[in-house]
Amino acid sequence: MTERVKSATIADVAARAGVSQASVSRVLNGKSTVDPEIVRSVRRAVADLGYRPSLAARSLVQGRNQTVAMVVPDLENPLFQGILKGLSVAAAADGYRVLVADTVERVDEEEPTAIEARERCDAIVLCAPRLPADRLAKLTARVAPAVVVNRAVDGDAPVVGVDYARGIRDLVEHFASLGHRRLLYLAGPESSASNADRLRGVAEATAAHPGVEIRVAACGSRLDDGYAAADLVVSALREGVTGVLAFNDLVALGLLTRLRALGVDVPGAVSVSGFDDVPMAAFATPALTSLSVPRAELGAQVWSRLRALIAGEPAGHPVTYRPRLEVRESTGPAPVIA
Amino acid sequence: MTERVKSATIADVAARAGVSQASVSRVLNGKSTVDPEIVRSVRRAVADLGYRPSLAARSLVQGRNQTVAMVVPDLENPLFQGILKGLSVAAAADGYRVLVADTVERVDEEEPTAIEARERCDAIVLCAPRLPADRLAKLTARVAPAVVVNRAVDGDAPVVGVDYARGIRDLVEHFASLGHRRLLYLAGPESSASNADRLRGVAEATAAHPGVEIRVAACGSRLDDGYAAADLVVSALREGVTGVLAFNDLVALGLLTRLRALGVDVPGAVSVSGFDDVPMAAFATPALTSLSVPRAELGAQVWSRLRALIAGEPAGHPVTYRPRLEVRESTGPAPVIA
DNA sequence: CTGTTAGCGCTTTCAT
DNA sequence: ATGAAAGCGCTAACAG
Repeated sequence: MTERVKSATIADVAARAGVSQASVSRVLNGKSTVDPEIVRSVRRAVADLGYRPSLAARSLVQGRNQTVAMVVPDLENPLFQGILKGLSVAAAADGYRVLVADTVERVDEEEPTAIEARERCDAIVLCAPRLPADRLAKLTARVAPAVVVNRAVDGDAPVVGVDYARGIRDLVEHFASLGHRRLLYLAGPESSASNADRLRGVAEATAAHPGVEIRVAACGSRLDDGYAAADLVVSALREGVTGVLAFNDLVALGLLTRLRALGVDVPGAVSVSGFDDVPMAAFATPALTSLSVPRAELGAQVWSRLRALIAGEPAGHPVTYRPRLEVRESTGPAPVIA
Repeated sequence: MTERVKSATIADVAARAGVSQASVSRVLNGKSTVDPEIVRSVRRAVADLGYRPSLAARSLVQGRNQTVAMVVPDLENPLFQGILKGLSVAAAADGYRVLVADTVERVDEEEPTAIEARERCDAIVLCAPRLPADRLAKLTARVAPAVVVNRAVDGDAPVVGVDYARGIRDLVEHFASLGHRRLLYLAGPESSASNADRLRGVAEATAAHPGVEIRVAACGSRLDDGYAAADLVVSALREGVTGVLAFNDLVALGLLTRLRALGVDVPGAVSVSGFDDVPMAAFATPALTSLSVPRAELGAQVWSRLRALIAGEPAGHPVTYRPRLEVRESTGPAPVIA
């Protein structure tokens, strides 16, 4: 039987070192100056006892616990994974850890989950692309300090995000320069904020390129959604569409798979682009033209905002990253219409 | 200026309800029976004050904080992501949250990171495929309660994992039944425990199938590793190899991409298999034969062990999941050797 | 069934 | 520069 030993407390250290708890605390926290003699004896006692301070006690008295939470609708989503990674690595460098909460795409869980998660932490980052704007605004106020990812929000929570509209405009520019005049946008989930942003981009691009028509069709965000959209794409070809902008890479990849099976040449018969630049994009056949989003960088940026907020400083302006266009083989000159 | 209000404490609630703190605590925790009259007044006071108990205080007195940690070498790895998702969802159902710590593939960070993370939590799950066995054994003892993912470990920490060796044997069986007699295993990272398991599977399969030869070549675990291995595969073909077992799906996918570019027919000239059954596997061309691993299920299983351990119960036997063979188009009959 | 009273382990005035 | 002592907000004995 292993003896369940109660671990050493600061009182034990103080006793062993023959000093007061206050001195131990000072040595451990490097606050104010302490007699070198005491410092040494405290360090020795700490080592001898294998003392480790209780974080719970420290949290109680300090009111913070060096932890931040991140709420996401789906941990399986590569974007959130990348942000989480960037965030957790950056936070770790400052002695912070991150707690994750997955709301499994259930919008109504987001508020209670965020509130509960926030109670365990010093700050929170919200990824809630589907939550109605007014509820999100209320929520961010409730759980402040908070930073919001990938969508605008009323109130003073800082936002870090991706300029999806800009990405789409750059993409349309690319298609237009290749001679495409009729495009199809395969839309993502209807309630998604980032899909709305892309649609705004579509509208702006249409305004900017009077000669280019951009149709929109409902699709989705996953491989099978893209796969299933192939028929729709094929019939669009007959109506003069020569380029397809998929909501994201997964959709584009699924579409590519099915088009290949159908014998539709890409980019010969139709050009296809994705969004996100997942690792697989470069390895698709043909290699997928996409918009690269600095996921880990976003996470790091989220941390820098969070840290500022926790320190009580202003969080700075909202940042949005402009996606970088990665031109690969899946987009080419528009075919000459028969 | 928003007034920084100190939030209500249990004392405030007690005062407002005209009862003792103990009664408030009882009502809130549903311990023992309390006069309905008191229950109502406490609930009212709680609601009026918008009171929320301090988790820090509760942690201090109870010695636990309803949080578990998960240490991973790389959050970007789909396997760990899946486990994390399964774990966090299962844990959430029991009121637990999970804290993640990414050691960014730095083996020497694993111990300090695990120890530090464990101090913030009630238990921990260790994914440390590269950590030497003896160090892992010491570590699990140090941070107990702990569960280990995907590798055996000395001591009494429960293990939940995947039976990689068995998967490889099933795969070889599949290749053999298709008439393949000379195979090539593209190995993963050298120090990885799961690669060692697969190698064991290779050895076992070799013993079980005297007519089948399995060569091993160093490769890696990523798309580009597979891509880079194509030349090696091509020359192996000349030596009579007709089937390639890739370390995982990413390697297989990368290989497929390059083979396609080289004009090597799959499965006509060579059959290729992956491992993990990532979503993309089914959408590759040709669709990739793979071994499916129940990632979320693993996470849920991890939680059930963790919960038992936290409750002071025995954790039960180690579990290993046998991967399920998903036969798709990338494996076919062995070509007749010229 | 309810209230009183100790702490949980640490930080932080406040004296000295 | 150091120590004594007062909490942080809560739960859990222990009385009543």
